[in-house]
Amino acid sequence: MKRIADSTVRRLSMYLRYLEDLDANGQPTASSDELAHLCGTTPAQVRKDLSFFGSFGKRGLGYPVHALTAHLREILGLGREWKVVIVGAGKIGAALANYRGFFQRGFRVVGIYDNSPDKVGQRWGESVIRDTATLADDVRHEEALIAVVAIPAEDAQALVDSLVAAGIRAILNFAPAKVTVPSHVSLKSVNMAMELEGLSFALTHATITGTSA
Amino acid sequence: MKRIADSTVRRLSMYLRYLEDLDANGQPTASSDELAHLCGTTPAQVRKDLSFFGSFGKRGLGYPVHALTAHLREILGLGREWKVVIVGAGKIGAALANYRGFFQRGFRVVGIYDNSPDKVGQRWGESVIRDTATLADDVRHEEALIAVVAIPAEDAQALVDSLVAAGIRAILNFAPAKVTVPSHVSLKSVNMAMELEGLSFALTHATITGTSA
DNA sequence: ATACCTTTGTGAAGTATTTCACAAGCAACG
DNA sequence: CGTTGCTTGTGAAATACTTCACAAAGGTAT
Repeated sequence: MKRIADSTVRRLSMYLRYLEDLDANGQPTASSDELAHLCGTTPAQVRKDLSFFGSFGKRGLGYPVHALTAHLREILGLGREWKVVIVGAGKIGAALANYRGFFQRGFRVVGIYDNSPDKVGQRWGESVIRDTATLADDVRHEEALIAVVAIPAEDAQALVDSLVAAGIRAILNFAPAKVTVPSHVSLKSVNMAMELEGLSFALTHATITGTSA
Repeated sequence: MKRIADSTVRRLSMYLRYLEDLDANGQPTASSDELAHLCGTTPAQVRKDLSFFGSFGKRGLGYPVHALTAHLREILGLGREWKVVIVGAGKIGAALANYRGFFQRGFRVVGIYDNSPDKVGQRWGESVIRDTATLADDVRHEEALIAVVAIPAEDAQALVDSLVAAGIRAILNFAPAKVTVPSHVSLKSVNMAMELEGLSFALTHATITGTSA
């Protein structure tokens, strides 16, 4: 089986979002052309992306919206519940804990952690912030597989190491630090400073760079 | 002049981060090999990335840390101050407003906006949250060029349109919605749900996907 | 049943990006 | 001042990703 590019997975995620809208509106089918327009890509790209995983469309008609939605959910692994721990009860942790979109897509937050005594014990919605000291045990016990890390850069690597030791399999890192994980663990990092620097570069070299999505 | 890939710019940003550390430690030079290890890429990649912009190293020695740091700042457009407005005084807006990293790199927040009467007038650090109604005028008057948008998805496109009309040149969008801008405006979107779905995919197809940085 | 219109699925072609590999340059040392 | 050891800068090769273009269906109308 061929390797799937990261950019492809991103687009699948986007297709899913728009297909859900179309489905909610009761639209029965959508062509690659329509999806491409919605997602800002090309029809050929849409077809190629989907064809990696099967033959979902009907020639002359397009793709059946409802069925394709279900297929994409399955492909993206959203057909099950993923237990997620959030580490770091700062502003970003709070933004994520509040975000309803996660829950709707099968990501269930099973714990929020912080190491500040001020925060531990505070109530956030349905959760109570727990002490980071208990994190590793909880991860093992709950069998949580995904962690969101939103703590200061200097603590990030040590924390990630302990998460990995506790059996975490995927990490979404918001700490502005490079962290490394063994190859059986997936890692994505979001670094806001880096994004802004990308914009600064684009503004500075306005004639060189094109527009990005 | 050749087009610079988005991925290249990202790496430049990363090189800069590590070079600053090395510089702070007083290390005089760094080889492409050392930088590559720090940044999780390859020496050839480092050399090719830098060589787009000039010939900064000395053969046999490596790159002069301090001078290269300055060059990269210049290349990324960080040699000047960029005025930034933050729209949306929710958790993400707060996280960004607090983030010292921005200020250090020449991004100055000149205003934080929200349309909720509860929030308008609140004091956040040195700023007072202003009403979104005054945003366009302020952008024009301050000549702010960069906006960070962290508001609900359904309001995003309309707000972005008004920012563009007011003269904004670059937008960092955290709203989980697709927004479009004219080609003279740069746009980057960060979508947390999409990132998590990428992890879900990787976990589900563990054997197909490699590790991402 | 046939002709016609539409849209998929997919090799092949085209671009873009990364990696290789090596000549050329610089420093240090005897 | 030549030799040695190291590291850059860069064409060329390899790989990855996107776009093209068209045969093969599916539907509809007559």
